[in-house]
Amino acid sequence: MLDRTPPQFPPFAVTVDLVVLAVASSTVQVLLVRRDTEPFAGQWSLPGGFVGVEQDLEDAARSKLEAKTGVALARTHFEQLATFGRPDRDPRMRTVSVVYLALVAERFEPVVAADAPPAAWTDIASARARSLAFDHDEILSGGVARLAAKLEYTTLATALCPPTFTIAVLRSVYDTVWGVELDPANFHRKVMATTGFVEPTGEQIVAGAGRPAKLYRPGSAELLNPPLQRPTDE
Amino acid sequence: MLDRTPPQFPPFAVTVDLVVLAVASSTVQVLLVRRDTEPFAGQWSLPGGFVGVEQDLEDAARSKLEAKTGVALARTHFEQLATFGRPDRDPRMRTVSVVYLALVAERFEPVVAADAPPAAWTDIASARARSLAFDHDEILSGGVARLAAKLEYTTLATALCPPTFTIAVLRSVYDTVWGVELDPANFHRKVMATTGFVEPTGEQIVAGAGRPAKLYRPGSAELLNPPLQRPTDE
DNA sequence: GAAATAGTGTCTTTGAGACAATATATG
DNA sequence: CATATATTGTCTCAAAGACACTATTTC
Repeated sequence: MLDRTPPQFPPFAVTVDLVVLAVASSTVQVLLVRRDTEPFAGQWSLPGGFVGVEQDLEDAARSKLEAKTGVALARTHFEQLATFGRPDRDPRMRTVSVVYLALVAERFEPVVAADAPPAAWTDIASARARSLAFDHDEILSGGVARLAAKLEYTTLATALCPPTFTIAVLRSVYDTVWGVELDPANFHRKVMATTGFVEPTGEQIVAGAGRPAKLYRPGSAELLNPPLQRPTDE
Repeated sequence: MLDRTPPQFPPFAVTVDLVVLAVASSTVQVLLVRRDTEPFAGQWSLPGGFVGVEQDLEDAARSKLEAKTGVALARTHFEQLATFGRPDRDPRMRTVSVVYLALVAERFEPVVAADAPPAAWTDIASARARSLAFDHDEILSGGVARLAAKLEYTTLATALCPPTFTIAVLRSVYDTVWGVELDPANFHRKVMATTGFVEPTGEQIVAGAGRPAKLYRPGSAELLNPPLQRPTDE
């Protein structure tokens, strides 16, 4: 019975797309690639591509990121964001895109292979101003919203920091993603009170002006309990 | 340029599967169907099926639920849960399943069409005891976890209550999903303090023993601010 | 009246937020 | 010393949780 003819089913194309986010210069930055083929040739889009027949979805997403950008993914947070499959989202064929959210510590320089389309970091305000290919504007918004929400109750902000960082750097991640200015004193105390959020390296930063700050690395905790409250903007 | 031949891509089967949850008899219940064809014939699985070529994903999920169970979906909460696509998850072919979470107010009696496989409500403990077809055990766990998490910061618990309900009924949803016993007094105050969580109907319940409780219907708010804290079990 | 459930009052503790004060660097 | 940033102290307010108490019904 097992080797009988499979039932009829409509064939779909399945792709993975990536929302790769970093924080730099007080902006949230997203990695975009310029399309060199139709549809949407010349427009910017999220990196992605077709999934192989024997390829796992997350593996596919990871390898797209590596292939298109040459980045080492050691310190990259990866999670599934959502799946987009409106029948008209790709004019060529029926396509379902499984989207992954990746958070990287630093803006690595995208390695542009000779035959690959150019990739570039763009702050999200500019990314929204250009309109992206397919339904990628909507996908990008979803990715940024997910990040903002998760900063409240997870330690993910450390994934957007260099391997070692000061509390001020960690705070700047929150300030940038949330578009607020958290109180440095209260933020410091809150982070210190949450066991496993960060752990001290014993080092200090080489400092410009002001008292030098201690350096920390990410702790073992993944969830913040109690969460870090996002200020309500009224 | 737009009408040129589409590039080669591996054909996938795309399905939608449903985690349909209700609360009854102090248990979380899930709607399961018994498979009558291979693979996994005779085992229980989540309801679902193939997506049509021109069908939107969520539309497909809704119509599967209607077709398989004959339920009116007016008061049903629907949201995308996650997508599962391990290459070996379906022995017949490469299949990607987009899973939706549905929350229903009451256990409607599943309408079993003459040619349709039988469907039945099962409490999640029993569902986990039987092992479900495909990777549906894992999917079910994900759905229940999503529900438990969302009760904290959304008003979704009202979607699991009848059209009008008492505060005690609403509390029993929290108690059941979280596996705790919240303090009736504090819960009452908390719900009342959150504008838009519930609104009074002016009616009272016909009561068994004890002081009759006021009846409420769901309010307009979707988010709880501040959230309802889930007790930490230490 | 006894029992049961609904709903209110009150006290304690925890944590968020405002902001003053102290610490340690540079120029 | 002036300035800048880091870090700590202190006070106030909001909300969670424990639990005593009151309200309104059935038996």
